[in-house]
Amino acid sequence: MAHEHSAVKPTEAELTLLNVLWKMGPATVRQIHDVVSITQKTGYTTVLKILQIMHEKSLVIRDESNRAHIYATANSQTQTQSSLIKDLITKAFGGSTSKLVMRAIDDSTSDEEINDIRQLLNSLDNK
Amino acid sequence: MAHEHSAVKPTEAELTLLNVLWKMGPATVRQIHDVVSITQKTGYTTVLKILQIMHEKSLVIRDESNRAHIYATANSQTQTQSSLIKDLITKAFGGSTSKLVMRAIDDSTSDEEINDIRQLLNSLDNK
DNA sequence: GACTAAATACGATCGTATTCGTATTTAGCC
DNA sequence: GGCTAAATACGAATACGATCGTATTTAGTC
Repeated sequence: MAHEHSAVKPTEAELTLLNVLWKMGPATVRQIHDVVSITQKTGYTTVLKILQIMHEKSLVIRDESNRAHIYATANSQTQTQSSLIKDLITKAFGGSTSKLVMRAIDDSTSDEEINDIRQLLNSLDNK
Repeated sequence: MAHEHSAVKPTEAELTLLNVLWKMGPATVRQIHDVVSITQKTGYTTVLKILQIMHEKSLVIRDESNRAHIYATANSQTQTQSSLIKDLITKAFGGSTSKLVMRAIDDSTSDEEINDIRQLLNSLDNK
């Protein structure tokens, strides 16, 4: 039951809103817009429109029982990340996960990142 | 001198052509189209047009000394892969490389991939 | 030097993403 | 029950990517 249907790939603007929802949890358009507005100058109706489109695409679900609809992500962050990674591996790494991992590791700059990855690999050995 | 200017992110169609060029080396539109045609039903002038746009964007360089121009990638495959990974990490992993690596590893299905990654990590320890 | 085959250049069309202005709906309040 | 504030719905404008038809250029051949 790992993947239901490899959900639709979100666009860039959609991904921005998904990130907000994953962090905040279910929220109204106003709440989402307030957060987005901190870093971007996006109009309220723009956010609304994108959420409506995402709803059509089933990228989000919404509770319409109140006047202000409450939106929530339809897929987990993990599922979406997996979907995006898979897409990149296919299109830019000839389908090889290890090539992507190698590249990501090679590019790592901070010691902290490298330590995190080391620990990750250690825990992998215990499987 | 690792990165010159974090080159423009190629679109999907552009990435397809870049993949061909990285594999074939410098080639004419006809040669590129012949290869692309194996897997896709894309018209000759479509391939030509995309290459012209890529040239404008400096994603490719071209030798115009002959009638049939010869196109070549402007950036290495590695540079481009790094750029695409970085973009994904920023937009979908909160800037955390280790999160992306973890997700990629968790998603790995084949034993072969997992072995490749293990070896990768071993060689990492020797640094 | 004109003809022809094959290349490039140009521009129009279509689809989708993004943006936002305006119209409409809704629910509480006096 | 009408007024108002705030929400949603709708549709138009813009931008860009992808596609391809047609026009033009080019270089060799007779």
